[in-house]
Amino acid sequence: MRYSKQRDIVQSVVCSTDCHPTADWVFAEVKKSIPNISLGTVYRNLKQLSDSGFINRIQDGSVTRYDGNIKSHYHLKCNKCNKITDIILQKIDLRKIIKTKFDFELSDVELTITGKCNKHT
Amino acid sequence: MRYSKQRDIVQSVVCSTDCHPTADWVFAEVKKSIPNISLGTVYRNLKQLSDSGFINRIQDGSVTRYDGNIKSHYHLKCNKCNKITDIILQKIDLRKIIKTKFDFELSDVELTITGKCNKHT
DNA sequence: GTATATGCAAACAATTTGCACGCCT
DNA sequence: AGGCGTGCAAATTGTTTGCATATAC
Repeated sequence: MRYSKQRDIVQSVVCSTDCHPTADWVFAEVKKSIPNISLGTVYRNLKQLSDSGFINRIQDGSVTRYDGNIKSHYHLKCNKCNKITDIILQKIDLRKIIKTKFDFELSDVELTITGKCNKHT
Repeated sequence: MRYSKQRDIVQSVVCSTDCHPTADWVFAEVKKSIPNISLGTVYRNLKQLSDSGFINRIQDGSVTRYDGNIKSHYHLKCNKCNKITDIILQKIDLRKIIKTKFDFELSDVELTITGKCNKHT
């Protein structure tokens, strides 16, 4: 993967926020440094970066969001303010349970807990 | 919600398979009984049925799938054969943990475990 | 020099919606 | 009769892709 200014900035934008941005948000942000960057380029770079494991992709309903935090963690999604928060649960050894009980080789776990955060009643 | 033949059949199609169908698959299936049903109607009915809790909606990457099984359960998704299998894990009392640790009122949990089922090496 | 990356616009796929008409209740 | 449900097609939304040009190495 060859260096490009565009990819460099896409990556640093994703990695310097914890807002789990969409491609569109990243696009708007990168535009501040590279005004003539195109949305297609942002998508291409987000794909490459997540395929290579530099960032994570998470599915939020029908839209894809990106996450600079690549440590294993889960998400709380408040359906009032739509904020997504990272959480770390005590690591349950899912891998072993899933292997023994279902004979299934786990490679990825996506856990999203939806509900109401403490800002709402 | 008023009776309609279309909704009735959409519901029974979703509830009589465990293949976690997409809207398109349901459409093709319902067509066998109602040849001139439209895709829009299928979408509208899937939405109503899931909003009312008669069926579940699950997100599979960027496509939405539907599930006639409305009991609490999780999914194993094989990324070789793309099959989605229902599993029931020992109910960990997530609700309590999430409330105490994060002050967050859980209303829904979506857990998808991706990996390789025992048909592949 | 050559292959990869880019900008642009068109193509795509999944889903939603406006409208006139039809059918439950 | 009144209103919800339908078929149809067009519109939207999020994302991908083809192509000619630009850039890294």
